[in-house]
Amino acid sequence: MPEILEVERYARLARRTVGRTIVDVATPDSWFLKRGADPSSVRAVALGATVAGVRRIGKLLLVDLAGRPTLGLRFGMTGRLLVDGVIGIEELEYGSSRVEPAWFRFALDFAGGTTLAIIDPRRLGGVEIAPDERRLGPDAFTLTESQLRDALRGGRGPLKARLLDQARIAGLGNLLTDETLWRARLLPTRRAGSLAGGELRRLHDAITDTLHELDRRGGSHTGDLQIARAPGRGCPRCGHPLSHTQAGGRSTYWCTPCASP
DNA sequence: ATTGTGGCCTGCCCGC
DNA sequence: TGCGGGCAGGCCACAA
Repeated sequence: MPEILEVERYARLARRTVGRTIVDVATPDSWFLKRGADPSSVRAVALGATVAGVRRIGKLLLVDLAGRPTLGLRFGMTGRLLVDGVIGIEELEYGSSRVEPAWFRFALDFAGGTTLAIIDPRRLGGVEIAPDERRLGPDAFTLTESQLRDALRGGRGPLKARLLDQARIAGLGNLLTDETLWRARLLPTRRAGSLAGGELRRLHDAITDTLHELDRRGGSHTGDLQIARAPGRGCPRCGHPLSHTQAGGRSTYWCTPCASP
């Protein structure tokens, strides 16, 4: 699913639209417009506007328009970006690789006939006007150890829940979180605020290493642990059967022996 | 403020 | 061969 690595690719792809002027807006699914936005308000914001820049914070893609409010694009679990006929991510874990016309939820048409569109079968993504960027924590890609310490400080809930909290750290999703914790040899159920200095450093290293390595491999679904998420497979490190439970309603895998001190 | 839970959405996979 | 149930998770509303 689109986590920070996939949305970063979407952002790189979307940057080719910088400087273009929007001549039409397609909102075939008004349910896809969030936080009070509707077809007419989105049209009013975007029509005639020029794309001034494309940014990304966590999983939120921001399209800055010259002299207008920013458009915020979210991709949920199965959303894909299509720019000038190029798909940002060909294969999406849990998503379909097909491009059905019925799955087009939003599109910007530019002068000259080019297009930026969101395809989302399950409609879990969305578009909003001027999203509140302060609701997101520091971006996981550039997260410092000090920022990680702040994000975990005082947390009495499970470590995994804190890492998934976009207001604390922006960008980590379910797969990246499991992979990161497995690499750091930390239990997902640890109290977030209970990490010792060495553990904090290990976790920070794991976040950084995981993001860069999986980015090179091709996405958030290419982790070592993800490959082992199958019946009969054991921990890729020690071979022990993986533990599995629902944490916060999310499927969670870990290796108990590896995470034990 | 923090933490936990339920629900939304629907394509896909599995077992019958 | 068709059918139905369960699963997947990012995000938000809501409750305690």
